Amino acid sequence: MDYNFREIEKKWQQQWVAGKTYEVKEDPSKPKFYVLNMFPYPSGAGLHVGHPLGYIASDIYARYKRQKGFNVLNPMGYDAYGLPAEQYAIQTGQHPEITTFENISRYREQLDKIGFSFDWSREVRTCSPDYYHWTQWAFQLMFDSYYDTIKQQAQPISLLIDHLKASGTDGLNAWGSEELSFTAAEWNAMDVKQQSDKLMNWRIAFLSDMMVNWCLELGTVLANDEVVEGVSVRGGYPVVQKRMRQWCLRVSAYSQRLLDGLDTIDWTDSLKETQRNWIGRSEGAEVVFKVADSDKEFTIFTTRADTMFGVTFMVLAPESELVGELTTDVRKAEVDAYLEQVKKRTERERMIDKKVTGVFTGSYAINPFTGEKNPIWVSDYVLAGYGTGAIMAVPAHDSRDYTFARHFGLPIIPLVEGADISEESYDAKEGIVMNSPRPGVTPYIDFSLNGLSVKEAIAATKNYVESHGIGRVKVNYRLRDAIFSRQRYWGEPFPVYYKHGIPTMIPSDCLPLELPEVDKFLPTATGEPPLGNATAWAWDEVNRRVVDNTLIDDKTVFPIELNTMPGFAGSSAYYLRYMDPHNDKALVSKEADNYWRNVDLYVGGTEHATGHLIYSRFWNKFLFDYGYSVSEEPFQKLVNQGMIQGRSNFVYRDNEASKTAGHPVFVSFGLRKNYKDVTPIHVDVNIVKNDELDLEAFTAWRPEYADAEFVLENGKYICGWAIEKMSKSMFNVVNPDMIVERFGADTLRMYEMFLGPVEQSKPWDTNGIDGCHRFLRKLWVFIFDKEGNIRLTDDEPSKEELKSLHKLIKKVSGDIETFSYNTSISAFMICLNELSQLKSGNKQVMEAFVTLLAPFCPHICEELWHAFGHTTTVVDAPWPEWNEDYLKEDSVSLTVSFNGKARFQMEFPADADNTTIEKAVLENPQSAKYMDGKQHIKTIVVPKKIVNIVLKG
RNA sequence: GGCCUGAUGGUGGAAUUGGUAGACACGAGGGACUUAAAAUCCCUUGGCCAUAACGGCUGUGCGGGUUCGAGUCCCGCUCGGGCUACCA
Repeated sequence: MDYNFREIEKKWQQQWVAGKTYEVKEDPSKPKFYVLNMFPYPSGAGLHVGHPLGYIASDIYARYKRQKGFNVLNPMGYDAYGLPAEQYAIQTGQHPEITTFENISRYREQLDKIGFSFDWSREVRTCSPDYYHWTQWAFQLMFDSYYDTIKQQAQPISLLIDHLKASGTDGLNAWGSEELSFTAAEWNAMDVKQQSDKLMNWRIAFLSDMMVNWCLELGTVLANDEVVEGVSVRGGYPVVQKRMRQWCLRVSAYSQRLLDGLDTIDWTDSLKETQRNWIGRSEGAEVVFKVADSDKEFTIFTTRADTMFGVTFMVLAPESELVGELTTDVRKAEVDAYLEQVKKRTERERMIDKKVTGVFTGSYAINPFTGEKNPIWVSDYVLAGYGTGAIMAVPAHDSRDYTFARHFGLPIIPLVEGADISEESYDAKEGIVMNSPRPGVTPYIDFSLNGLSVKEAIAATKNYVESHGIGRVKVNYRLRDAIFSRQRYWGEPFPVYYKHGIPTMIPSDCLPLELPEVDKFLPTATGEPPLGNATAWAWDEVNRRVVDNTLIDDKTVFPIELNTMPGFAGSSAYYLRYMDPHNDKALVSKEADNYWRNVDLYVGGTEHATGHLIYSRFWNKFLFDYGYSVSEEPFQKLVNQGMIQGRSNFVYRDNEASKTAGHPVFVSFGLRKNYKDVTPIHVDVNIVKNDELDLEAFTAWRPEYADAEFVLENGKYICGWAIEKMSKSMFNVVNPDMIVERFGADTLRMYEMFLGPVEQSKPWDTNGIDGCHRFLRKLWVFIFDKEGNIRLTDDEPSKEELKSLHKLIKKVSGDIETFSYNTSISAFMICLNELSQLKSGNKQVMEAFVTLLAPFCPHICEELWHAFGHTTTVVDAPWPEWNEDYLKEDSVSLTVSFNGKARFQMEFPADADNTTIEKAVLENPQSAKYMDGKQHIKTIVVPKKIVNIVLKG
């Protein structure tokens, strides 16, 4: 009886569904373990062989944990909102929901064939109203919250309102967009609209006019992580800065907690480092500069407070409001022209040609340390969004200031002894400070930094600034608030309507607010987002429901928000929803949340480092502040699976010969150097085996190759190859369905893991898969004879068998914990070989073997497990423990050294003590060669196979 | 420019964390079985030299160093991959 994987896999997949094998419930009698994969966006292309890599790795871990006695939650779902479906809808008029659902069923079909232990009863889809109900709910909660900077947590906005009523902004501890100052009386005198506008300064979900990344081609704004190098991540279209009124989330308020939390979680250092850089904490000082001949003043932020004496000019960001205030009438025309010019340049253009530009405002700022008047310039190298949008320029010690100063001929004052600034600035925070103040200059203030180290000078200056009321110590974060509006159709609608221009929340008991139908998915003629095309998109306050737009009367019926939420909205709390996916009263019940707590193992790509993985942590911390999530960090351990690259094959067309012959002529890889005009052409990897081209399949592949001619080497056409991204255009896409069909899911699972470490990127090469498939066939014939009877004995296992088995248990148990699945699989192969050498198959040993293999190859193991007479599923077979007694080595190998030089090796029984070893070494004939009678032996026993014996004179 | 990674046979990758480098698998070559193919099994397989036979030299991107001993640790480079970028 052969190993019929098709039949076996189909049978058990059906049985697992019928027996609800993978459905889990909260069970307080068992420890929980929550395994999660980053849920996929179901794209139209379906899965290629690289996609399931992470799912297989986590599935193995989930199954292993289950066999170890844990109650394992291993859910799967879909991140269903996204641009491709919408773009497709724009082109074809096909509703994105239809495309999305089609893609989902295709994904599901492909996933099902691989034999995952997902609990599909918990599936979530971000585009389903039952699901986005809770996305909208969280948004409303954020709208009704502010961040208390003393308590370091979110609080109900009502507390803040009470404070404003009683004492205005005095003593207010709230993280705001800007520092506002008004009295209780002023607050109480404001009308509802004014109060609403003011509150936006503190709400965690807030409306703000801000500079946003606007992408014209996509017709929407984008978050910072969706823009790389000035172009959109999706599509690569140019992005420009534009001021727009947008919903935002006050992620910045959580900067410090997001930073601190990294120390409590088990992620790779590189990923933590990426997040730390993204959050970008920098400690510095804010210093107030007075404007000369004016009562105006402004604040700058610097991390180099020690360089106060080297300031020679000031620079404002073009977008800064200060520009208007500080520009003198004489300079106005020139400044305006400059601002106009800056506006025209896209972010991308600014990056490509880094030409130095700027303009003088006509005003001067008084340096509070030197009393000198420094000209105030405007330049686009200063960013409006960071710090205060204004800087003090110290050209000697900042490379950007240096370039600017050189370009405009501004003075440069060196402040560090021995620093050479003739060619470039000296940016290092090292050295001894000088010129602070400069010798011979009448002191403006009684303060000197000369002779201090730069680090001491920074501290001393901060101290001075704070104690003299010139400024204050300040921590700045690079992390910015997330722009939460998208001018798209296919996303969660905001549960907000506008009552006389005041954003008002739709009552929470009326949620979810469902996405309306539209006849066109493009922006409206007036440039409104696609939801502007909806005919029924107004809120009736009295009847508490969505009604037709024509009924808008601004008395009881009002327009609803036209933007939708971005992709990260739905993916930010989905791990909580999996805990209790069908709950229509809450995002997650207290019971479920308390049991499952957070994700123990999260598997996904590093590309989400500064997007999803920041937003989720923020979202979870926010919910944690209200007790809706019981863990401050959502993902305890994170494993980043590497990409699977494609291995492309090439044929080489001899252009000259092709021209002469009138049909294509291809030369084999090894001969291509002999021809001068040869073009490599991608060829479908599925018609190439071990780099040898299947000529028949090739001529049938493309009509233009039907009459192709080949120049062969050794009777074969050999293809060249290269490692590239797996993509259709390179003809190197390998479909998992095809692999499952030819080799079975167990072989696919095994081979994907055998390719190399999970975290590492590696190329896919279908040719190597035979080794894994052979292993499973060998296992099969080791257990069954030709008639299909088990040919194992029931005897007590031999010492050798036990040693082999326990070596395997130890190796696999350790490897799974560290995700070293590739070496585990080698260990299985070695063990099976050893057992085959021993001839007699032993049932007891093979049962344990199958138990260990089950997480990797569940189908064949389930079949074997039942063949051994078990009636329960192998999924619950207890994980075996190893016994060190079986593993003891008989002998140890020692390297013997005389006078510090290694001389020879000796074998000893494993339990030999030092005395025995010394004696044996002395008596060894080889030792005599190195001894002159005066020397003695010192033994150093190390807990290794190899022991040093050093002989000293 | 900054941060993070990595570099080991023809290929994917091992190496108990300082202890016999190249496990395991693919590919390749040779052989057995077979009418033939497939499948299966056996041998060889880093390089160079040697061979009837034992064996020898060399070798983990490059150059130094520490050590009885370095793929592994330290210093200095070269090249590749990823992320990020006027963040004051």
